[in-house]
Amino acid sequence: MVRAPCCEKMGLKKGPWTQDEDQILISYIQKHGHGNWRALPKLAGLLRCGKSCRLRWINYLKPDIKRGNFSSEEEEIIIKMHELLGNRWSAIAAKLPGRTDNEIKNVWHTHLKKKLVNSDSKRVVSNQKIKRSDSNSSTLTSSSACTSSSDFSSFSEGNKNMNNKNSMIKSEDTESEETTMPPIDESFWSEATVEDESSTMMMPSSNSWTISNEPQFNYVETFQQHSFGYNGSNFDDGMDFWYDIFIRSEESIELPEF
DNA sequence: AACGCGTTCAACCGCAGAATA
DNA sequence: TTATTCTGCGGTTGAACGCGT
Repeated sequence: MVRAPCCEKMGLKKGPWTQDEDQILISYIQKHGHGNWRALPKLAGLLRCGKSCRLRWINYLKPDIKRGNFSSEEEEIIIKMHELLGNRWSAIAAKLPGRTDNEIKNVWHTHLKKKLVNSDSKRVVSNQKIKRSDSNSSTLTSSSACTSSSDFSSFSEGNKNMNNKNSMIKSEDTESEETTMPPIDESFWSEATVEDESSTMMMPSSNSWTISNEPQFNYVETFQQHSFGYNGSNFDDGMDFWYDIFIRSEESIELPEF
């Protein structure tokens, strides 16, 4: 099926919205609700396509939209949720009332990504110093899982669609170190839902993992371990669960000794 | 003042999945 | 069951802006 491009019809306006257009859209939706977005512009008397109206409303005109700079708490949440979910902006936005996916996406690309790159590059330098002074770190592939933001993003990208369903997550920019993950049981990818309150956490035995031991990335380790072992829950079903773990309870999680 | 360059962010595009006929 | 339409999402674009020279 091939659909005609959204604004192919001649005469439909594109580009920035004027105050008048905003006002028309607001008052129409306040009176009638948005209903069918495609029909809305015609009914409201706007020379816009429905898609454009919807976007304008959702990202800018909706009364509960929060404008202004992001607080450090919000940024922290975005960073952690992005580690967890990758570029699933709408899922991240769901955790930040009043913020839109578009806004979060913009903030990520303009501020937070750079922020992480900067802090990671500092961290890499300090890790190198530590390694030189610690010859016993060898068996654990420290720094491999997530020592840079690019590692974070590759990890997250993998999570996004879980395209690489099997076994190996590999850091690309480390020279000789790698992180291996245990094979994932196919049942993990099933559409199963949490059946009842008694669903339990199944922790993998710690010796089956080769994983970073860097404290600053404990939450990533925890995610990997818990997510692959959370009995009976698919990824989205567990969202609130993970949110609680990462955002609220991070400090209280005990990781196994490696 | 003028220019070039980098950054920001609103808006667009195309796709995929859900809903409906 | 199939075809079509609608909605939501993530990636990308480009105008506006700020800053340095």
